[in-house]
Amino acid sequence: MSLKHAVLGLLAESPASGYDLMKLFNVSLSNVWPATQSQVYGELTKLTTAGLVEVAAHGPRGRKEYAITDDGLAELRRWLIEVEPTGQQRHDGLLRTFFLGIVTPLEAQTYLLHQADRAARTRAELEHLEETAQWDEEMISVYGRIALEYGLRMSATQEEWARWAAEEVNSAKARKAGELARRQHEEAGPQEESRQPDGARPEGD
Amino acid sequence: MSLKHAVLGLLAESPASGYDLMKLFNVSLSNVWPATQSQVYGELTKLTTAGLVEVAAHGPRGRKEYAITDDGLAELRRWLIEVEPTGQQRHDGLLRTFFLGIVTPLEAQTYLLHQADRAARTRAELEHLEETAQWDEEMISVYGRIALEYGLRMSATQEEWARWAAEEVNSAKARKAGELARRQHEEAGPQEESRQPDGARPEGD
DNA sequence: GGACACATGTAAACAGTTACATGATTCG
DNA sequence: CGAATCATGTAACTGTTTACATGTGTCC
Repeated sequence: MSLKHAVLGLLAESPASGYDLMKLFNVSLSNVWPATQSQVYGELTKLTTAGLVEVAAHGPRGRKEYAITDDGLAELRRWLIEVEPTGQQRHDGLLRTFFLGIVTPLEAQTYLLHQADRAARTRAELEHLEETAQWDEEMISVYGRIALEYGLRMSATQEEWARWAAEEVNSAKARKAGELARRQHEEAGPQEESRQPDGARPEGD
Repeated sequence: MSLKHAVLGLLAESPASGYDLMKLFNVSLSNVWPATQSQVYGELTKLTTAGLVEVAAHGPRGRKEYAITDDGLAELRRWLIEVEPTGQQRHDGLLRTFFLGIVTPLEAQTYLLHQADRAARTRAELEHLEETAQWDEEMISVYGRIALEYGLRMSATQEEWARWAAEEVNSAKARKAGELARRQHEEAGPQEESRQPDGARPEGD
């Protein structure tokens, strides 16, 4: 439901063609609200019909330059202030984490450390972006910086978490090894009943 | 594409009906991979056709208990280890942040502080979950805890960021007020050029 | 004139949401 | 027997992705 508002938001800054918007989506919004070319062109048509944007000028090669209307600006304001954000959504990295029990602890650790590296790389990219972007004095740059800072902090937290998690798997591994040793010790004293042949239990605890 | 793997992952733990799976989705996976009832039933049909799950038992009221097959387990393993997670996706809260320039600084601050509160509430809920959940010694609980910790750390970072961001808007507001004052002063006494009045500079470090 | 960037669109497939529809069993 | 819970499914709609299709200026 928010591709609409992403387009309105970009047009609120300055008029643009579908082609221009695509570049903006790919550069500034790629990490926040990715969109494809067909989506953008379709959305512009819908927004024009709804009266939230209008074709302000025609250029060469059939270029249509869109501008936000007063209705569009009102809708954007309403969305910003009155509509509750939906909070985090699907997260397939975390979904994997949930199911790491079905692979070996070593594989799980490899996965987690790999995730740590990915987060570190993301962070490095954002830092690079921070250095190279020209931060003029526009309002947009104040909030662009703030959004960037979000990414920096989140990727840092993500990296720390993944390294911590890999350590945690280590501890669980050690705990399990300890249990196994204890059980083998009990087996050594042969007076007990109903042994489990090889420590691999089919069910339960 | 990962609803499939969410279902496989849950069935890898233990066989379940569509109805059972819905409960699991609503309880354990709601923050990670939400799914609706019609999605789950549809997915089970597809997975059965693909041979990744099978109907292991029929119960009363037309209950079909599904179990993961060897092919399903292999697919789940492959996804866990070989397929790169897609990294963060659409984030409508952050999208709003990008466009906060079109509302007043005061409204922007209100929004950011509201976000901080939401993050704090989320964190409190997760802490409650951590205390009330029964953490048995199953593999799943090791990774369930790790996933929960992710949520705790992320919501903490999010809250800190939002409070920092609100402060940042304050500074920008002050900077702007400073500029305005300087400009008015220049208009009053036209002979001097470009002083830095109060330590608030528009650019650089 | 050929390559490249500019520029717009459509169609098919897949993923996800909301609403509706229906029936069986259990428990008080 | 009536309500709650168990249990499965379908239909219509919205959003997203991928692939295709086409044409126009500009620069070397």
